[in-house]
Amino acid sequence: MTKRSNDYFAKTLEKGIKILNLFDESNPAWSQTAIAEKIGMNMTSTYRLVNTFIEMGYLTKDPKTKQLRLGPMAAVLGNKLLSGFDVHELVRDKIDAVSARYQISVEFYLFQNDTLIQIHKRETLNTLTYHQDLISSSLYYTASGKAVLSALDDERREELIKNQPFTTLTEKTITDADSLRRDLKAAQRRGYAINDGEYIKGLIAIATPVISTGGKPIGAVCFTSTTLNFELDELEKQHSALLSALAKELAGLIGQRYS
Amino acid sequence: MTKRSNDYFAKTLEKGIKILNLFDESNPAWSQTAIAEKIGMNMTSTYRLVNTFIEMGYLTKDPKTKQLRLGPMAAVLGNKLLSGFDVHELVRDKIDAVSARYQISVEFYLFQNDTLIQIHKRETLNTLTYHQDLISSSLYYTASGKAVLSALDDERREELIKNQPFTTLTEKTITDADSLRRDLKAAQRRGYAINDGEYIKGLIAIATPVISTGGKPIGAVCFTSTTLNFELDELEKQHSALLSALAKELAGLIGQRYS
DNA sequence: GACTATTTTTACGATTATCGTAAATGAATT
DNA sequence: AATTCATTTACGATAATCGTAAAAATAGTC
Repeated sequence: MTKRSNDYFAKTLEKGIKILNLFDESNPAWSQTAIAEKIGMNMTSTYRLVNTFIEMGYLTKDPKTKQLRLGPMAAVLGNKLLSGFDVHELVRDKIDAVSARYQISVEFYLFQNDTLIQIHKRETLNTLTYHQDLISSSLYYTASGKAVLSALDDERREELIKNQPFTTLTEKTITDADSLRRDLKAAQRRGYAINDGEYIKGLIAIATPVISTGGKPIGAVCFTSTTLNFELDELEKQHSALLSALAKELAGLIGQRYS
Repeated sequence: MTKRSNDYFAKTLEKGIKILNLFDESNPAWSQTAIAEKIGMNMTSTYRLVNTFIEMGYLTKDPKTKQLRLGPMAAVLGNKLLSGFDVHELVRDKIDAVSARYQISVEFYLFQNDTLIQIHKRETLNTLTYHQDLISSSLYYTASGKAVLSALDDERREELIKNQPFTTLTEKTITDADSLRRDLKAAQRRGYAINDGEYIKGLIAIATPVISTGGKPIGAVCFTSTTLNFELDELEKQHSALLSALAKELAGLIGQRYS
């Protein structure tokens, strides 16, 4: 009965971290059952993990309502994680400089576990803004997502294309695999991907992959604007060269750490 | 052999969280052995937990040096934890208002797991400042620590006094249990604890416990200054009433969440 | 470049922590 | 009081983690 635990991977830890991740500004309080449902875990395990967090001070439970909230230790850990993550600092200055100099909103993402993670975002003053999750595994409706897809090898790209939900967000959203494939081909020719109101009406963007020393896409930089300020072709003409240059610089800074 | 796992407490999760907590601004990179030593864990367990974090994107490993650093997911979680922890907002305004109005530096701590955790700190402009860890389990050399100790019941207080390291920090640091006991008695009479350069030369402070609805100390508020600006007795005369009032207000805001 | 010391990774049996059912307790509503 | 829903506890079966030990990779020395 040599049922070897096939991997060096601690599932209990994974589940615990998933629980912590549920809490943020817009979801500061959870019930135990809501957590169990969301993570897909039975009540006993949920109880044990939640209880562990409570005893450690990462969660607090309202004695009456049983609502769970982040505890003080969570704030401490949050501090550490943010200040200890130092790609941030390396990259931030460069991005801020470009944003200030050329009056353009810039976003920088890392690509990890088939997921785009927003690392830094600098907006120009006095412009419309929009909310976006810091993490997204949907790649078909953003310039950055398409930039990364366009730089993957064929096999990986097809794998990810298959997993896109292709939900319609605006009248311009790409809603099928073939259209996406065409769009990605065009991005490869150009050297950058574009977004023409596919995510939010009026929001336009150009994005290019950041390539590791090993030749793989490890992230993306993105310039965003609105059709109130620019037409898409203006944005392309004026800034696409700058975008590529910035991507190369960022690759130089982090290209071997995230190879 | 009913060796019941005595508690609903996930040790694996605890260890994992301890690992994450090692990383911060001043310690951004760790080797696996250093982690194992620091936590007091065998290599295999360390390897499994670290590997779990790597696969989840919370840590990255330099392929050459094997140095471990926080990964992008850590930054995302850090964001969530900080923004999702909302005692912060409840309390911050009150503290900022007092600090601005009376031109005094204010610190607020929660007391959890025998540990003081800095929740908020507002300094007056143009004054000397100092660095302090966000978490401390040493209570004998700060006004806030002594404030909390003074409000504990006798048994708990003795327990904690026994665990103080009594390291000498300045010529005024309290270095033995009996002196501390006398100091705490005085604090109880006064209603607040004082710090007269016991931590840093020239740094003075008064602090008072924040008491939960259940009557237990759940934190402390502290006014700090330097002997360049005030003498300690001036600080006491001018501000001790304000300090107590603030502590009561804060207790009203959070007194039942952290009961 | 061979040798040693150190660190990381893998293998696997022994141990024990976690899972998950089920029942008990508690809180809220009618 | 009865019903419902959520949380907490008990406990046996299961599967994950521990921890020794050996292999592999890396760094340091001569």
